[in-house]
Amino acid sequence: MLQHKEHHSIGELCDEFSVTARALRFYEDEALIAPERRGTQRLYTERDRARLAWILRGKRVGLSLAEIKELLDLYDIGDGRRTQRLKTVETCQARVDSLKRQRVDIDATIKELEGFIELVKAQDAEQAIQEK
Amino acid sequence: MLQHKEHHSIGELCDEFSVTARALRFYEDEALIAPERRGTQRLYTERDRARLAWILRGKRVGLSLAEIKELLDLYDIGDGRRTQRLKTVETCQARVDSLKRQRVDIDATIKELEGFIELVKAQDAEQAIQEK
DNA sequence: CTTGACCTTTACGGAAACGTAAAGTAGGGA
DNA sequence: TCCCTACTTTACGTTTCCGTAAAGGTCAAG
Repeated sequence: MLQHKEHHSIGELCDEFSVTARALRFYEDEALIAPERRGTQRLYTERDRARLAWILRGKRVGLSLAEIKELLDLYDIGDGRRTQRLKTVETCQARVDSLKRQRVDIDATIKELEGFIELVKAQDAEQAIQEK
Repeated sequence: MLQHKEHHSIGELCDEFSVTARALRFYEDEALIAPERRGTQRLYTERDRARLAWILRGKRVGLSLAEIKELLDLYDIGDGRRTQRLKTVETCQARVDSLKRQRVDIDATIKELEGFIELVKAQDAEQAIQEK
């Protein structure tokens, strides 16, 4: 099985995802990622890489690191007992609902901004005529 | 013309929008709203109310107060000269593009979470069978 | 062996968006 | 008149998410 590369250095991930090493170490402090070590160096596996992608996307959609951690933990535990799983499903569902509401807000904001853009463009055209 | 009510007190807006008075005063400090005064009391007009709604929605979609202020200012200025308007359109368009990308992230996150929910539910069903 | 690139930890700093305590004012009801 | 409620300002405190030195370890190249 041809893997892309078993391990990535911190610098490689920084380049790939455009984040600072400081941020990655911070995420590690906050227990969002836990790369292995070769001596003192961090070795990021594909799994860590995937988690990082998750983290960054979570951030972009407005989740706090704490919220992201909670969801990542749920992913990990996946195989707990039933009550655990029930709670997992509930938490995830709540987030999904929240994200859907957020999407409504985003759509509304886009619409409003685009409407405003058209209005300004119209004003512009009007002035262009008057200046003829 | 039957208006809903010419002026609102700070408490009324707090109740209506579920924000604290502290927040509203903060927005005022940051020049996002500028309610009139009757003596020392703040009087919020319908316009202020609309702006507040805008602010809160902006927040929900992840805009910073500074970004929100910039957009609100653009709304106000609407009637500047051409270069002004050009910049206005550009800024708004940039925000629209950013929001659209954000929506893509949201959709991806929703999809992933929903997939995970299904997976957990499936695990749950499996265990239910084994426990028979 | 020294240089340079890349990595490490520790720790203080800082913006954003308010919370919260303190202390005072304004107006209406009993 | 007294009191209660809603409002006010001032100002320091808090949380989140890192930035930014400071001070040094590691390892390959020259």
